[in-house]
Amino acid sequence: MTVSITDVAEATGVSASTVSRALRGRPGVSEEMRARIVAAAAELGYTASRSASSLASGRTCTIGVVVPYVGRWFFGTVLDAAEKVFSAAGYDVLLYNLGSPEARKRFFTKLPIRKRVDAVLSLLIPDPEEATALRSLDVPLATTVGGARPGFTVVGIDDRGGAESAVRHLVNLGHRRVGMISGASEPLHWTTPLDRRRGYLDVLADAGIEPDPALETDGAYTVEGGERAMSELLALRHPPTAVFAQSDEMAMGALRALRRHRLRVPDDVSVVGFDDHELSEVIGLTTVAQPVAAQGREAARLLLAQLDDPDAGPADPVEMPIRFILRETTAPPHSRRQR
Amino acid sequence: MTVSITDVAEATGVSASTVSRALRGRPGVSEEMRARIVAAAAELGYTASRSASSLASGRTCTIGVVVPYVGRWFFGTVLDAAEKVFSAAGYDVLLYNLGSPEARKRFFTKLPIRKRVDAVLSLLIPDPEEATALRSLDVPLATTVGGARPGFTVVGIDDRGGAESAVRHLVNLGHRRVGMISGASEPLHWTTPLDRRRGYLDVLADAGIEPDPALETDGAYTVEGGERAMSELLALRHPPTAVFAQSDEMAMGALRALRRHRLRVPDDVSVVGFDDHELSEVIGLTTVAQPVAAQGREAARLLLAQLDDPDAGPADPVEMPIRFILRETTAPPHSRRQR
DNA sequence: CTGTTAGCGCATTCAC
DNA sequence: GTGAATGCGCTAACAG
Repeated sequence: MTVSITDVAEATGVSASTVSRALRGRPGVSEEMRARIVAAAAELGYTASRSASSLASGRTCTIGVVVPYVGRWFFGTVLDAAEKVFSAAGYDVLLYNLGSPEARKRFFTKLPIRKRVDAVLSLLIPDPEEATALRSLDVPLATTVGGARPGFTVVGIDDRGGAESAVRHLVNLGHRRVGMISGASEPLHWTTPLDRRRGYLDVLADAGIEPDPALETDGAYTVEGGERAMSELLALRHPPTAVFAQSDEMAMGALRALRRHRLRVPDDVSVVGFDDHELSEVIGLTTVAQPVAAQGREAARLLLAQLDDPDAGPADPVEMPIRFILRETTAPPHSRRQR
Repeated sequence: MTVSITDVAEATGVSASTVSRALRGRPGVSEEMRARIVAAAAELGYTASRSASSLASGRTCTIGVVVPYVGRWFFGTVLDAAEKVFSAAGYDVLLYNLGSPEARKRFFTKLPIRKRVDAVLSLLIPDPEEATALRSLDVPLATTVGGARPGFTVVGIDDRGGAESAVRHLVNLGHRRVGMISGASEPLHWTTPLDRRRGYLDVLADAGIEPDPALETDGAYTVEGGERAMSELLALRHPPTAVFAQSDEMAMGALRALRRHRLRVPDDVSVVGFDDHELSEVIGLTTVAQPVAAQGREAARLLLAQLDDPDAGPADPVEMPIRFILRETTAPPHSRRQR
């Protein structure tokens, strides 16, 4: 049978309230008594029922984390870092993995998270209705991707500036036909693809290059998508000499497509990614690095701070540093002929 | 203010019990009444408090998932698949990410999961004491890695056979000095590294090759570890001509080390991995593929089945198929000279 | 410092 | 088919 607080109380010869106070470290218990109670609890293998204690106290000691795809490197890494902060602070993590539109819809209409969590960290940007639903939870909210949302603490990066540095690098090398592999078609409503696209267009405009819609393809933020997108670009009458992929995973897909087409990187085509995936260095991919784990940690930290100070609103937006990393997948156009 | 079951009852003019029955689809409520109640609940935005309902019913509708590193591809992928099965069945997922020995110890001593979940899926193999702790939870248990554990439903692969196929491939190519990069030093107590090592030794024995302890290095199952391990192997007086890495991530680290040492793959050194990481195809890594997501799905499915049939014990061990995939990182030794 | 008294919000007996 | 009691295990006021 499961051991409850009264068992510990009886074993120690005190009341349940004293046991409760003692075990939670609340004041008003003599150290001697506390020690006895702790010992008895340990011996009996007692653990407080979270259901009962949250029903009584109103606090769940649980944080909800909403993720589009746990399996993807970026989200897995953010989650890993955030979970460590939460669990170190004594919170449990309730995970919601909303990859499919159905799962996502089910979640936001039924909102199974209501009354279950003390705060929510969303790794996907909710659309306006979803944001409203989350706000109706009436708990602190934070997010690590994309633009500001009222009521949310947001920890992010300068996506536009990052994209600019990547594309400017290509333009400076002399490329005039610069393709882009983005993830615009995803049903995620995050601002990341849009911001990165804006950076891309900014640099082209600066350089006096007329943007060509045919050079923008959709890679759905996956390796396979990136491969497909690159193939489309190569099928063009005038294929690009350089490609900016909005994520390293899509860039890796692009590299695969190029290899299949027997094109050399960077001699025939240059490729730049974004994120600095843990395997990008292995591959030698030029990219824009962002501090992924740090974003998860920071968002978690801010959420906990909000939890400690109940009448604090969301924290000010935090922008984490990014940096361009030159590796081996970029070179001047047709550098092959210059040898 | 938060809306409770009595609010819905008052709004409909019935008792709380009827609301409870109606909303959970239990018999004993007229369809007409049920419709009215459902409508009222929707309008008020009512969601049952999980704390209260699990306190009253004893069921939590929550599954605990224990993972060593959510950020790693293998575990993220398993988790992703399992979560989808659980949430589709109406269960929430409580995530415990136990990468560090401290987190792990904290978890198993305090067992915060007690009374919080209806079942546990462990993606790490608990050592005997930890297994005992989990069994004391008295809920169905499953795992997707490594060897059988009494009381656990296990879904896995033939690690030994997989390692054999990888190493045999190298031996058949003519390699006699075959190194191995493993993860034996990890404090994970899983049987995977041991089983894969056994496969490695079996093949060497079959081929009449004396195993050389110096050829076995530790890569800690990470890219960086693999790189370090490969460097150690290259520093040997007689470096190996081929390397079997127990995971693709370590193999990728090895590839990086080789590149830094200006050695060519597979001309100078052959490399085989294990897992078929999503980026292995991009890199052209020869490896042993295992159905990662399928293992998560299957384990989740079996756990739910056990939940449906309370007096069913753990399911019989399931062994998922693996297959050797020949790509571009392996060749006969010194093939360079044969050109 | 400690014990007593009330709920927290729901599910589950029983009556009717 | 529905309502009234009862209790799940704990926390939080309040006494003492």
